[in-house]
Amino acid sequence: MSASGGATRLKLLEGALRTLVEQGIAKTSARSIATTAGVNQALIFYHFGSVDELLAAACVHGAEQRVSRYRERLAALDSLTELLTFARAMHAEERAAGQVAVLGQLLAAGQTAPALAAATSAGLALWIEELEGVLTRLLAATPLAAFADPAGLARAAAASFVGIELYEGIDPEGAARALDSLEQLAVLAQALQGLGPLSQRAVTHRLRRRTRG
Amino acid sequence: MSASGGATRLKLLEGALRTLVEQGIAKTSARSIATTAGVNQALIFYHFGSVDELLAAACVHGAEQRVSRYRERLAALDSLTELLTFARAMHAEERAAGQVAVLGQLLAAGQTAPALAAATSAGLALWIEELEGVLTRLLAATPLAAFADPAGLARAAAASFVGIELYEGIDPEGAARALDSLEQLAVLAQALQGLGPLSQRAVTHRLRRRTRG
DNA sequence: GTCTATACATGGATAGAC
DNA sequence: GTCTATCCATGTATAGAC
Repeated sequence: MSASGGATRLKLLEGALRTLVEQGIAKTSARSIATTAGVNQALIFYHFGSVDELLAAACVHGAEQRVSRYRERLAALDSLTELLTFARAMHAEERAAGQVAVLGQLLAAGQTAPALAAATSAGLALWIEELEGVLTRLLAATPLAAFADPAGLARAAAASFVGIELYEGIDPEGAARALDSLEQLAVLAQALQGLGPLSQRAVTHRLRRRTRG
Repeated sequence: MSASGGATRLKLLEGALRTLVEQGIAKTSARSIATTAGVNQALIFYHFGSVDELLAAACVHGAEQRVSRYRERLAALDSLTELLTFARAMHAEERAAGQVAVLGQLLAAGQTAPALAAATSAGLALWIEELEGVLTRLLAATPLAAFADPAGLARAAAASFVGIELYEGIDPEGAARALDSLEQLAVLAQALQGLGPLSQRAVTHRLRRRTRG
């Protein structure tokens, strides 16, 4: 890959992401991407073979870029409460950058395009992996540790995150209200962590019994 | 609207939904819808003016159909635990019917098409409205009643539901794991409801303090 | 209300010159 | 590796006959 070739590839990857954000999957085409990227349309097929393959590569490229951005900050978190506060800040950043929107567009497209499905799954997996690590660490300090599945929760959270982001695109006020309500629920986690030993044991006991039932 | 005219309109509405499910928004066009519906392509423009207007009408039409299907069953629920169990059953039914997939496709398309955004918001609102009513009723019996916002939670749940459904389309195993983990969290609600009065009061007290902080 | 035919735009993809 | 030119499929939308 020559220097200029690498540059064009990169322009196309970034152009594909920007086009998905600005015009949506429905209007993302070889021509629209090429225009956004400022390169010749035929180069998409030279470098990536097809539009879908470019989108697939762009998805993973974008996810890598964004996830690495948060790695350090996630490692510094000390409680579920902090994680929830951080999630809202991250949401705002990702909304501005448009990366979650990209996942939403590709998630929709992937429903009926296997090649895109695989790439989107890989992109989302990068987020999930990161989140799973943090959840494993933070849940250990709560009564939830006994029965919660960090891997499952990380997947649920990531998918929900994308869903809420898509919702925000069509109803910003509703999405804000949704996020507020989740933040309020955070006090539940806080309360569980802050309970006196006796009450906490009662809760834990109760939780244990229920999981066996 | 004549009888046959109404019949064609209906064929187009149902055809639009089926096309969205089977081919995704990217391959949903006047021609593909007309083929699915078994009617002439030009009739889309006669009855709805444009493809997007047909999609908008179909979204609301589909949501009305599906939501009314659950109204009675939702009214019969007696606890948050039951609601969560029911949610999983509903998820399976909607996945089979493809209605949540439709919302996902239109949610993605709506990000950059204001007319579709409005219709999708209206369709989703039907689900939210129903859910909000149930949540308001069921949360009243828990310590969460003091600070939880049913309207916000209903919005968060609906959006998350769509997100997880989209995720299921690209990673069925991951989605199953996500849903399992949420079901396990349901024991938390169960535990809160089943706590003895003393412990429950401790939790409630704790929660109250946190919301004021 | 429905059909055929058609105009015209956009999109995927390739050939071949440079 | 990049550009121009082009082929052909698909898509939106309309006109006009029935």
